[in-house]
Amino acid sequence: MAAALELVGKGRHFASLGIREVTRQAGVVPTSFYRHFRNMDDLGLQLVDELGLVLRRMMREARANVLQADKLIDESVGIFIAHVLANRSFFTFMAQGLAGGSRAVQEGIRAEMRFFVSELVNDLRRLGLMSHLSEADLELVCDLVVRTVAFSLTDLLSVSPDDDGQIGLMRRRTARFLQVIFVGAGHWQSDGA
Amino acid sequence: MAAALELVGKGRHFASLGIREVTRQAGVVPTSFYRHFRNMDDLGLQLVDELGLVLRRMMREARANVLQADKLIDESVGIFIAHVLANRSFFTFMAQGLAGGSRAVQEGIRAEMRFFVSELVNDLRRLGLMSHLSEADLELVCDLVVRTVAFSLTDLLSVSPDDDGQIGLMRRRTARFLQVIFVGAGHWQSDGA
DNA sequence: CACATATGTGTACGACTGTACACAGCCTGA
DNA sequence: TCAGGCTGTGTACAGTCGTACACATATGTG
Repeated sequence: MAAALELVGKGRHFASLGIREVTRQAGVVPTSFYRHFRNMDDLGLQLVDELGLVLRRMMREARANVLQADKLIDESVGIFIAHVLANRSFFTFMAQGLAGGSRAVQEGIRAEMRFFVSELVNDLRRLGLMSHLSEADLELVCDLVVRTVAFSLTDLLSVSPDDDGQIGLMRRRTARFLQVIFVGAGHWQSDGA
Repeated sequence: MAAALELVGKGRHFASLGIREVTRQAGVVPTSFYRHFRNMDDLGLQLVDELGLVLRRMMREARANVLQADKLIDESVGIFIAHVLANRSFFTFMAQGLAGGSRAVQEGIRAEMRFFVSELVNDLRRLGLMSHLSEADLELVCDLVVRTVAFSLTDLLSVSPDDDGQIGLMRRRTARFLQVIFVGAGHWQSDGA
């Protein structure tokens, strides 16, 4: 699994990886592959599971660091970007799987995102934010937030990891996206939307 | 190119296609491939160019049909969905390329999206909408709109093309996303955001 | 200790891959 | 009419692919 991630991190697309290629990168003979996975799709699914762990760690850190509501957006985006940079290959795999890969991998990643949305709903409720929104509307807004952040993945991954200038730019831009969304959510249902 | 699109439409990922596979689908001998393309990346780039045409046609239709501003969102989302359904493979290719594929294909698709954003900026200005926003802020909002619609591609493409129920659901959900964004944009800078 | 289980190795095979080369038919402009 | 450029064909080759099978080694449990 680590070997597959390394290849993905080197710019290869997961869908184009072969068993021999992965085992070669892992420094292991091809037939060893079958000791752990039935095929490449199976490997992909297990990567999705590990991706879930990465995302949960990120969520935990965000919850621990976001104390006051006014810095919520900037702090969260910062933590997100830090985790993306620290787990570049994992997030590259996620971005790839969102639109491509096997049906199962795609569904797995989508499920992780749904979970993320539901957690975000809970957190906002807990912080007493957006309390004027119905459950359904809050869920809608959180979904939009998660999508927006997820999409910024593709921007973030397309720049060199040490181009701090570009990264800072994206951090600010993503934060502004979220501000627009939250302003919209703040006025939702109260002004004829 | 049509053959490659067909394979993509059948669920294959573009990055995993080979020359022989594509020529086989095209009903042509492998060596014929080189008469038209230097390699698969080259084919991908030409597909991006054609994708640009598809997107422009869609824009033209949207401009022709969106007359009054109050139906702007619903009409536009409807036209978008109709074009996605009519050119499923093209949009699948686009979704795949957004996060994967060769660097060049990815950059090409991103460029198409930037173009789309700039056109949307012009259209909103022309319609006299969001005139309270600075140029930069309007561009920000339009970018967010385009991203949101683009992301809904992945949802849309993951359901069967004739599941009208699911598609209607996504149409409404995407429209609501845009409403939240536009409400946010409407109150931008005017209420301390 | 012995034994089962997990992991890795080596060899093998047939299928498929990208690509090179020489050749054949078609269309177009002079 | 004929020369030149496109496009497609056929053959060929070396390299890679997925996978099957028998075998080796380590690890932990009775």
